[in-house]
Amino acid sequence: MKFYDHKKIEKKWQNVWEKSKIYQTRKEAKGKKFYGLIEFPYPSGAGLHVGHIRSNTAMDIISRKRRMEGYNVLYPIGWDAFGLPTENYAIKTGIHPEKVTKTNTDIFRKQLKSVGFGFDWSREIDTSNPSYYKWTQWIFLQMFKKGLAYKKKTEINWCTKCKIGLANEEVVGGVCERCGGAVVKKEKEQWMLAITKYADRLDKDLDDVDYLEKIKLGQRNWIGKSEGSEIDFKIKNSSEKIKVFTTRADTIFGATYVVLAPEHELVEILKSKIENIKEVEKYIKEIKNKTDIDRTAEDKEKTGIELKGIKAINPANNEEIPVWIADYVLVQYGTGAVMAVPAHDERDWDFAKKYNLPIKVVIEPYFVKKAGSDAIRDNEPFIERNAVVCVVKHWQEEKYLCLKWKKNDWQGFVVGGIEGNESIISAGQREVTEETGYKNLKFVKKITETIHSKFYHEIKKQNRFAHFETLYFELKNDERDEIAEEEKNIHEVVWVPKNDVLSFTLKDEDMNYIWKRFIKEQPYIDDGIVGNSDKFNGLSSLEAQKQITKFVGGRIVSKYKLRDWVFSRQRYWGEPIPIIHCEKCGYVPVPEKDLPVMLPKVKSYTPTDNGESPLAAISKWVNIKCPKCKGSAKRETDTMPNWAGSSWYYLRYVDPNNKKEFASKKNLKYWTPVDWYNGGMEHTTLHLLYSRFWHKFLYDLRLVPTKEPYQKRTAHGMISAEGGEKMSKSKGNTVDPKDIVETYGADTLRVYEMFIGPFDQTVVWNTNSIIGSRRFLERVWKISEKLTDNKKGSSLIIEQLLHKTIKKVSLDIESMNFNTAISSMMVLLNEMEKNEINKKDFKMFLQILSPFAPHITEEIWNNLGENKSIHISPWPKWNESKIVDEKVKIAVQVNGRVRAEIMITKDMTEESIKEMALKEKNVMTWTEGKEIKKIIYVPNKIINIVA
RNA sequence: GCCCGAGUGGCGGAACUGGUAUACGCGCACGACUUAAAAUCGUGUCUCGCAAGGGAUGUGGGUUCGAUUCCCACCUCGGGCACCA
Repeated sequence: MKFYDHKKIEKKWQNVWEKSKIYQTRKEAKGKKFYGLIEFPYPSGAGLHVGHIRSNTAMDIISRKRRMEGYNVLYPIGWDAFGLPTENYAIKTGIHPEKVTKTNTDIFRKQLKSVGFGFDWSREIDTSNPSYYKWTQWIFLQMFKKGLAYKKKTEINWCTKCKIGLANEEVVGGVCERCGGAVVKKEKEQWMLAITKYADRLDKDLDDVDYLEKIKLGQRNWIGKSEGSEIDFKIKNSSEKIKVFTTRADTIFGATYVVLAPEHELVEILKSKIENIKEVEKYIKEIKNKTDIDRTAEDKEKTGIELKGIKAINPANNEEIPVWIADYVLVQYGTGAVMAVPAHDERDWDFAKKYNLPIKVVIEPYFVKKAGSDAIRDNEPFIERNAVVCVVKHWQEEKYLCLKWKKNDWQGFVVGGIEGNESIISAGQREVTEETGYKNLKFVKKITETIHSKFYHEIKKQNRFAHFETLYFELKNDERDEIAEEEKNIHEVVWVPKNDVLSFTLKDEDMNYIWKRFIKEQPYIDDGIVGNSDKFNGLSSLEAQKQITKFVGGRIVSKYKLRDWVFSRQRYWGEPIPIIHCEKCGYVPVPEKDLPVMLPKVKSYTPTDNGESPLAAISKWVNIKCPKCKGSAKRETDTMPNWAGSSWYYLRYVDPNNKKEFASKKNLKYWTPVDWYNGGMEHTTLHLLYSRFWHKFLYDLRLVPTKEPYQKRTAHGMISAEGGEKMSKSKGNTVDPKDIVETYGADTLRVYEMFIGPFDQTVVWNTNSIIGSRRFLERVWKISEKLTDNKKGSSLIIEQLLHKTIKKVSLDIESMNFNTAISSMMVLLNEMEKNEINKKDFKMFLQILSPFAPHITEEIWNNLGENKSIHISPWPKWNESKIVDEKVKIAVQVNGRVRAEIMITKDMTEESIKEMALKEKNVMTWTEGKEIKKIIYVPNKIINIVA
């Protein structure tokens, strides 16, 4: 046989496949189907990189397996062609973006084909093609008609470098996600999409889809659903009210002031009543001039100013409280106003400390022991006790008095009950003296509010519900009484250095909390028991939230972090927004028969300095007759963001050439939802959320048959450069797949990229390791020469291992553990080299390898006399009975250490296996003179003798 | 600060629901073939120890006959969010 000439083989089969169209989807919408999707690439000038290959190969393998399993497979590809890099390149070179796109997609197509992906090329789409973006515009118009697309003058994020408005999602850390340029606030009329109307469903319907948990979590965090109460605070001597949103209505009695966002409309309304209006206006102006970077700077101190002369009335207790405006309250979230409860909120706490505002405690910490020896016992009554916890400082050193209990593993500060009419201070003093002997205590302060704790008292053998006062004493000297014998038996007195106290009290949540509060003054922000709140005292936080909201006439509502989507771009290379501005009729949609609104040819693509799109300069295109009144009107000159085309592309694939609809009902019904969508984690909050939103909108119009676009979503890890840093053209550390394909072949590249490491994790590219994958394929090539005839069976070892491998590879592909699938095939190959294997069995091996290495397997398959393609042959099935081992080697442990190995057969009883183990020479040495207490046998794995 | 994820040989990594840690690959060493080198094939390769044995899965503790796997605390790295009331 000839040597393995990858160039010849790969070229040959790529041509054959193209002619025979084996990867084309079956036309008739019948039978079981599989729709596998990858994120279509942005055809940048940099060309395809190794990261694309990784994710494309993964879905290629899955699709190929499905095809062999008899599914009608749709694995399509296209181009996410609109976007900034192409436009910027056009500005620089003067070459039309359309031409740039054409050049780039040609390169991408050629590259993708050279790697042997099984795409259905007859369904290729391009978002910048008018036949495609006609439907992007059409969907936008449906949104406009339903009021979901609206124009709004907003403060937008303006990138000073790209000269475009950015969606919130595109601002990362206060700078432009794309270019890293400074982002400032700018007032601009922008088209918006009301994604927030779908916030609740976008959150809830995640329950019904099979996405990786971390993807769901990412989406949920981004949507940021939060349930709470809306409560009105009346303003004294005014008919106006301040509506606040809070998730902690249980703390309302502790609300000592109200804060509005600086942009809050009430400031303007109440202007005449604000005594210090000049300073207030000055403050607001300062805030507005700040960039996002300043506003989000890390340890930025909160600022604010009181609205003098304005008082709000706390609806819970009718107290008059001051009203402030401050930069830590965001106008976009909730109601743009908060009730400040400094005792139970970190931000309010910081602010109150800075401006000397009152702090009122209304929630008392509450701990329940749920684990450990002092965990509460179910079904036993609680005995209530008032008690003290005493933190006592050493008379000289930085050490604190602690007790180590002898009967259990509890350790902490001095704790004891309050007796009769005793004051808490004398109770504390008495307990310290009784338990430790120390006498001369100076009371300094209470450390916290009352702490409530439920636990099991191990000495008294009862459930306790204790209410602790926490006291801080300093010892004046070492004078000490004799400790009673009884106390001595219970615990040991220990002086713990300040830095070690935390680890000493670690096991006990209450002690731990007291200490933390002792060393650092801070608010208690968790749930607890309500106090200081009239008739609500004693309720749990949760219960109080409901009751108090009702009591003050509030409403339970949900709020979301998600904002509406800024959909306008003042750029050329995007879909024109199909709207006409008529002075008489307002915003008029372009009639559907006039779609698509084509991008006009322009000479210069540079955005204008006043922030208008380059389209605005083409008066011939802009000026138009109003379709309604026929009067003079102007076209919208903003274009759509490049998230638009990718929000529905998976729908177009099912019917890419349809001229009447974006896709036919019949095809949609058969093909959607996408069965499996793989893509990058970086798209979970942008593309994935946007497309789910569009899909749900189309579903509401009965235009698509499913609620969700993607049934299953997984994510790949990235490939970083050899130093571990990101691959980038500027760093010059990119790897061009083309070079690898030439030197080692597409099959080697594919196998290597799947073998490199766990698919969902970031991996480091290592060109030196590729040789391993190449050697593997070369050995596969060579071994096909030594196959025995089918009349002779393969050796038993091979037969068993083959079936094990078929099983492992089949399952590993499903769970995307491609690296272990390949390693198991390597193991099989190693054995095949040493043992007899016949053609029939070897062909099964070729079949399971074929999704990974489609060319070489096809060539060998063909050489072995097969006429039809391996890629449409049926996926091999493993035979479970062939996998079962007749004989197994198991380990024999003595006290958890391996001391011997024994061979057992399938039919041996547990008893005989144990007997056999005990007779092993080395086992006998280790068990000699010892009593055998227990023998644990785990079938086919291990036997452990405890002696 | 908060939320995810990960720490295993020289390197990439494997280990099913707790059951013989280090599969598979790279690299390295030695050997065969060769005038020689490359390629290929074979053998070896966590570590201490002559051996019997012992020690190692980021660190410290816990549960268990048995822990890379479960629990607690901490450290380091990667990613996401960042005043969201």
